[in-house]
Amino acid sequence: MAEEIVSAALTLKDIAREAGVSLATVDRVLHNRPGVRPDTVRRVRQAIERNAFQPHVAAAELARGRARRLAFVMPSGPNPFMQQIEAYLGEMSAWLSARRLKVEMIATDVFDPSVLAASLEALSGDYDGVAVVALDHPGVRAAIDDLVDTGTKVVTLVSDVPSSRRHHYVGIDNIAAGRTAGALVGRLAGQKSGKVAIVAGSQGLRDHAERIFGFTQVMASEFPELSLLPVLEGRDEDDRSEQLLTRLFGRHADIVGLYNVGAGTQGVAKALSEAGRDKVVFVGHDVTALTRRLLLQGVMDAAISQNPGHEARAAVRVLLALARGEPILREQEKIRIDIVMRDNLP
Amino acid sequence: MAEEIVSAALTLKDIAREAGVSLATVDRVLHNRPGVRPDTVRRVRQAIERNAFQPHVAAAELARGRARRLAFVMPSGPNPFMQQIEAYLGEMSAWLSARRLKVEMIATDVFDPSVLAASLEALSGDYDGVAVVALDHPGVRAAIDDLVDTGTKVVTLVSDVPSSRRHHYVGIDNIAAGRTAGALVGRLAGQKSGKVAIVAGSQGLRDHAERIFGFTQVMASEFPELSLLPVLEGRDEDDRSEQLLTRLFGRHADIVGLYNVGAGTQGVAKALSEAGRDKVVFVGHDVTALTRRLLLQGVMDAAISQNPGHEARAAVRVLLALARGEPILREQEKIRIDIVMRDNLP
DNA sequence: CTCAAAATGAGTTGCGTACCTCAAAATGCC
DNA sequence: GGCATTTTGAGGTACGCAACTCATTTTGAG
Repeated sequence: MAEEIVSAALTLKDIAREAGVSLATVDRVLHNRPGVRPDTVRRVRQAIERNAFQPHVAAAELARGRARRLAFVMPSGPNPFMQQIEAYLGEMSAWLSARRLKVEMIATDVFDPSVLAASLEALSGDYDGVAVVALDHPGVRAAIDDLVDTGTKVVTLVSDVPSSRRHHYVGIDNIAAGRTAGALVGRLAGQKSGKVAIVAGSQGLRDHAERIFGFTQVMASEFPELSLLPVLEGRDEDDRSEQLLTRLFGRHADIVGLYNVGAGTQGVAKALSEAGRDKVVFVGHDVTALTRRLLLQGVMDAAISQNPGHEARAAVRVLLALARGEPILREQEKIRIDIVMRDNLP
Repeated sequence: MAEEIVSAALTLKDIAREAGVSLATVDRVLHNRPGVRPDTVRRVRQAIERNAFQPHVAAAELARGRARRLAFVMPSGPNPFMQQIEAYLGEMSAWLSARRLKVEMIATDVFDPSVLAASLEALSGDYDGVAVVALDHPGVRAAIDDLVDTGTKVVTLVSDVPSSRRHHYVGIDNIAAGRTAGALVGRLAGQKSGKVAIVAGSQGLRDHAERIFGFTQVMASEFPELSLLPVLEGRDEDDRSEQLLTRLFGRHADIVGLYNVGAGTQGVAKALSEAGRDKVVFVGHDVTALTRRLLLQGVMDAAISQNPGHEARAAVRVLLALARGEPILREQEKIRIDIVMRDNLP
């Protein structure tokens, strides 16, 4: 058999022999346990690298006994996007239990820094990994760093805290998302000149601010014939978004494009239809039951989407890989900016 | 601890006790081995379902000893898309070896049914799973079915053979891809009326034919102001595509859109630039080094992409899940139709 | 040189399953 | 009822690693 030559699947025992030490010492090095001379550590590490040794994941998992626990810290309240993430985690339950993984959802007020920080602190030590939809705030950052210090693996989900020492961010580049929205509004509006309205939840939210930044960037540089109206802050609420927009439509007859940065989509759509502005190019975010319907009806022209299922699964996989000390498949875990139009609705 | 109540992580031993049989019998049932009375099988199955028992993946993997072998049967010759798939498999190598998986690439002439069929037959018995870029032909179908009969798990990759008994198809819905291309050309062309050109490799290829079908469908129903020119068959070759297109441009001054269904993109772009048709809306497929450049330059307006990295990984995961008898995460393995424009280039 | 501390070796156990053997029990057939 | 056949039980081994104990050796400080 030619295959046998290729690789005989080394084990820890082989590494021990190679390095001229015992199994116990290899084990100590592998798990960064104390009591090994630096020189010996080096010899063992070399043997591992020389042979490109990879511990057998299955064996390691089986041997460690206790199940791994992961926590998802998510916003409380009825947020459809977050509900989707929960739903996808539910669909994974067989996959999770076959690997003896326990995933717990922890609802909290992620918009209150102190509450969020307290929730995170409370997890300390109990979990192998934590995924958190985080607000970028010093208190939250400190809480994340504390978690990391206790050995818990932390990924930020959807919204990042780049200044923290979180191990990974699972979510999209919101500036690029805004740019994409801008390109779509500009291109789909054709050569027409006119005004473009923007509705956001709040410019204080990091992701919204970044999207607006990207959007204006593209509009300014590539679509000079379109002028931007001041950003409306709808607080992601349907009613408020509708009122603000209706008032705006009353004042401007030549609106050709509309970018809805956050939620409140229902209100935006209502304002559009009641003002009879069917021809306005309407670009928003996320594929939900609502936006799906609006796309099919032709009310919305495109949705920028970050696949929530992918985010949920990526968060789990990344936390698991981190906990196991495996490399992360960056390409796989990267969340792409999906452009969803009627004909490629997932 | 409240958690202990939730689930004590059942093992086969627990199932055996529940069903009132020995471990050996449970094992026989689990692996469909003979020598168990139907009545007993039922009792064991019930115990398994009643407790929602899931075999511990790690333990199973460790116990079976021998590594799993997967084969990827891919077109020979310099196909950038296929090279990308290979590259992504390479990036997974650490992941693969940590799970003691061996993946082999097998290059063959996938466009010759008998050659492809022979290649497939040759794999019989040696592999746990096979991913194949398949031509839809009776001989190929038979070869696939034979493989399936020997217990090998088979997925079709990129191009499907729906009439075969393959376990799964990893690739996009090409009709929907064509529809998406149509919607993009139509929308990006603005309200302008004019003609739209189509360049394909060959209408005999299933995926190309399906894309054209979807494309024409959308154009006819939604953009009546645009008229389609007859499909040019460029055989996915740069030179030929360029010549055909250049001739077409000579005859029609009012071409506003262009859909390149397959490869030969270099030639298409050249024809466009040499004819000075910068304003023609150009939509094609796949993100390669070339199309990336064309998108950035503004020559191409959008690319319909099926993430090759995702396809490679999905094929591996699906084959693995099939071999282990695990459920497939359909949502995860579904290949999405990505719309890639300059600002959301991955 | 002496002694405590640090480093290392040798060994064991257990994780949950696959796969195997052999004997014992149950069953069906004549 | 006796027999062959089928079904079942009991038990063992192996997989590769984690995690531990305990004895032994080496090291460095005084």
